[in-house]
Amino acid sequence: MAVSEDFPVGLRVMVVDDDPVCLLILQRMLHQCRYRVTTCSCATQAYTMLRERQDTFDLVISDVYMPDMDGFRLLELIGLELDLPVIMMSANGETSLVMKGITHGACDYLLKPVRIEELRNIWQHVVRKKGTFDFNRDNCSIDWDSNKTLVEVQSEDHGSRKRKGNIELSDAMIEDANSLKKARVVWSSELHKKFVNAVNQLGIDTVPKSIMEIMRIQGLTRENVASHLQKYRLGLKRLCGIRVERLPVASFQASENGQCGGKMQIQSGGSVSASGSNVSSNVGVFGRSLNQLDRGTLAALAQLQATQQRQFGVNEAQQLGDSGKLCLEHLFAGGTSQEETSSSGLQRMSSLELDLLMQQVHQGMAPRQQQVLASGDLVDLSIVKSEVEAGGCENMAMQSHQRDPMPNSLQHFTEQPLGSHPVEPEGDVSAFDLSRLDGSFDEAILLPSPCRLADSDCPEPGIFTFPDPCAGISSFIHPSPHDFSSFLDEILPP
DNA sequence: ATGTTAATAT
DNA sequence: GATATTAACA
Repeated sequence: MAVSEDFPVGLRVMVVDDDPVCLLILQRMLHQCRYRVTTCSCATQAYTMLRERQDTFDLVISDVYMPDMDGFRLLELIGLELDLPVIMMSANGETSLVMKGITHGACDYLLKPVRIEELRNIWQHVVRKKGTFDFNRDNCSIDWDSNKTLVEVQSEDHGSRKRKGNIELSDAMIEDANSLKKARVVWSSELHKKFVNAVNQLGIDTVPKSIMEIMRIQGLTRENVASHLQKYRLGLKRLCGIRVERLPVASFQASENGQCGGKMQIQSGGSVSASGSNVSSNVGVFGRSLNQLDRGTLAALAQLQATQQRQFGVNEAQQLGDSGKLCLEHLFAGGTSQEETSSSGLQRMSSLELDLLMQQVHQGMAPRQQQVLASGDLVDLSIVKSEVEAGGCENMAMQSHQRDPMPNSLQHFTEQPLGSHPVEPEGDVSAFDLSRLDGSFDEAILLPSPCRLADSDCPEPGIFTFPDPCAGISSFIHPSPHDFSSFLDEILPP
């Protein structure tokens, strides 16, 4: 007997879950608790049913993830029209999800696999909500499977074992209803750390099995690792882009007194690439009258923002961060000589990595004489400038580079007039004089834009001279994703 | 049997 | 929409 004698019998429970197996197991367990159970594999149908047959249900248990209707949506609808306690249920126990459930009015949140002990007590939700409850009406519960056929169901726990696809439910299966589906592996940062460790030991070309063996995490299958490795590699690809292609290198040279302005030079790329196309850095500048930015630019910015958000999601950041450290190690492992840090040895870095690099610089871990800055999206000139002013670096080189494939948004910058004072590169990006900025700009963003060039078209070295004193430019936008996106929030129309 | 990639589920 | 899982294929 699953319940004691004085247990409130007969609670009418509606269970909604798209997974028929879950449904059956839940049903069985609920029957064991002497509840009357109605199952439904489809949220919309469940909703229809609940509405049409009001007063025939006391409680709803709904899955969160369902193809036809989000469990939260169902929860919302029920809360709106019916006054039923709803229990959410999901394999995902993420705090934010649970919170979402509670804030949307769920009275409980069950984590899959659901244990029968948890189900025994759910009647209390009904009592709590209604104040009292009469458990002795003789409404029969029904099953409504996805074929819209109504099937009478007895409150004993047999007879319901053949249904869709003849799913056989043995008692053994019920027993491991506790492990209702093996728990999904959640790649916590801790777990991921171990993963990255293993990969670093083995090299990036390693295989899932060896990683698994090194990690020594009980219950972690080869498939789990393979899957994660797949994601990891994809991430790396996005991060490093076209590492093999040769890139132009932009370098910034402070003026004599280090106070105002300097020169930016673009040199042709260092390493010879095997692939055909070449990517050059472009410098797009827009300034003060941001509210007068033309449509195309705004659209491009919005797109860029979306891209940034995509690329630097919470989980992704961890990954990028780890890779960033790798890059740093690689970058500085070989010593601090000028040759080592000159263009050919440069790693491409994202702005996140740039942050890391700057951290190291400020902690004195990185060489100061010739500090190499590299950024995927934007280069923070204010840092360069302050470093120069501090006299710490005589020669700061910035390698601008491009991820590939870069979102089309950036290409817009070369095609669209930029702001109310359009400052467009002349044809090719290889020659763009920042002195064309008149004194009216007070902000500037340097944006590398993709510009495909034939090998022979690699830009000739050109000098970009910063006007003195910096054409009135008083601040530069820091490229960190957060800053950048809040900057965009400011200038983009809601 | 194992690794990779693509599709599918949550 | 991101992630983990599964299926399919090499």
